[in-house]
Amino acid sequence: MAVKGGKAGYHHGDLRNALTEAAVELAAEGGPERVVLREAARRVGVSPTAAYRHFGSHCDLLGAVKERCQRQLAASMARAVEEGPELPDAGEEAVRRTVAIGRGYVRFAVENPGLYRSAFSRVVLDGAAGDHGLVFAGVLPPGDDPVFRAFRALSDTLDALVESGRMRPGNRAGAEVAAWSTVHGLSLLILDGPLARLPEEQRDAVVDRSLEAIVAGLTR
Amino acid sequence: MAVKGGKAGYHHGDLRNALTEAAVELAAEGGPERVVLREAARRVGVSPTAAYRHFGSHCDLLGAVKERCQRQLAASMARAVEEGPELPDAGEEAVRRTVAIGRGYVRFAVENPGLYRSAFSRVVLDGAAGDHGLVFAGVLPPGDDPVFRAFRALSDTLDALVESGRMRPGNRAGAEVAAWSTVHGLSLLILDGPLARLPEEQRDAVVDRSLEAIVAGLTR
DNA sequence: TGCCCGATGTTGACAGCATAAACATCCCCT
DNA sequence: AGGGGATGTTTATGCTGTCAACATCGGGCA
Repeated sequence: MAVKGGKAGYHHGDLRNALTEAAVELAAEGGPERVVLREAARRVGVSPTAAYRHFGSHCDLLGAVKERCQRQLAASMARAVEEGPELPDAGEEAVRRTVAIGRGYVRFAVENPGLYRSAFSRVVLDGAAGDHGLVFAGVLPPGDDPVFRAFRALSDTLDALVESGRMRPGNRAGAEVAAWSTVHGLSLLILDGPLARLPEEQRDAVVDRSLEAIVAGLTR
Repeated sequence: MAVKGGKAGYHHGDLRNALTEAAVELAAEGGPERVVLREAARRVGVSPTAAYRHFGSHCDLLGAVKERCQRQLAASMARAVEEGPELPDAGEEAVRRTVAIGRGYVRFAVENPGLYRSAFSRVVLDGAAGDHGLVFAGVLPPGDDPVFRAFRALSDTLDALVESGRMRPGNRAGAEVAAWSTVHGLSLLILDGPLARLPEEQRDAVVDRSLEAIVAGLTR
């Protein structure tokens, strides 16, 4: 059956999903530490331990939340690229895309602090090797997981920087990491770190400046 | 009295400090989420609620831990600068220092994951404005707090880059943030993020590459 | 000198959390 | 038709942070 219209009876029908959604809502409200199994169950209107039919543990639930948050982050990055006008010059277009991806990244963090923190929350899932750990190493894992799509978009953009002559081929290796590090650090310094109280205007300025710096460093 | 030699009686004498140290130890073992008030009290050999004579809440304790961790991080940065040989050329020396600071930063994170995460753990302390929030904004708060000292060291180094002609004055603004963001993001991607499983060798490579990139971007 | 009061530490209690075991209900498949 | 696995509930345990009431110590005033 799954998700029939009427009132749910003894069996919910789509509990795993419902719990995950409630948990994501909690994450949005207060970050990963507010993702509480019992509260999620309460919101769905189900007994606390019902969750254990769908999640091995609290960490498992958090893992599901984390994945959804990563997806949303990836979507924000993709959207930011679409927003701007495509530039005729290949090099300028590659630069525009790179900066847009970074801006989309930071913007998501600023607009969804709880979700962003959840996307990078440390989660020790017993299902050992399950998580896509080493996204980086030169080779990307295949699959059209939105997270990988976003990462691939960055990767492709950097390739375009090389092809258009904006980046020297020798600088290409490790460029993803450098770019990602900068926007990630920027986001966290703004959310929880010393930049937390910066007024919006100055915040935008330092974001722009940092993006400019890292892109300059890569395209030199 | 404070810290008399012999066995402590009913009154501990230095409980606040002892609790903080035990809590830092916990943080070293498992990050901020393992900083548990009751466990710290247990380790010190005191009743759970005794802590409330010295800390307003669990968050207060975590705040104390956080401060100590920040100090240790700052010390690691300073040490990294001292380690290398001073270069004769002012410009090269400024670059060396900048890179060394970054390397010391990341090294501390890699060698002390729990402490590093604790240093940036989100902590909502009711004593509102207490925390040195806006470290940045062009002006540094005065005082010789080790954290500020470390930050000032970075700031001075960047100034030196300008004075030696390595950095154009127009690029100076916001440079601290860009540099800090990169090393911070790098550290976290390595600790909890997609770079977690990178073998040490490759990890060092991407760190070097990222530092190179951001310094290049700033000194262009 | 003595003693009294505030600082410090303890006991006991409560609510909320993750989690496990035993039990109840439903619905699909034979 | 009905049996059995999947799904949900009840109950219980031990952990956590935190409060209130009580105990003890020790320094400063008489």
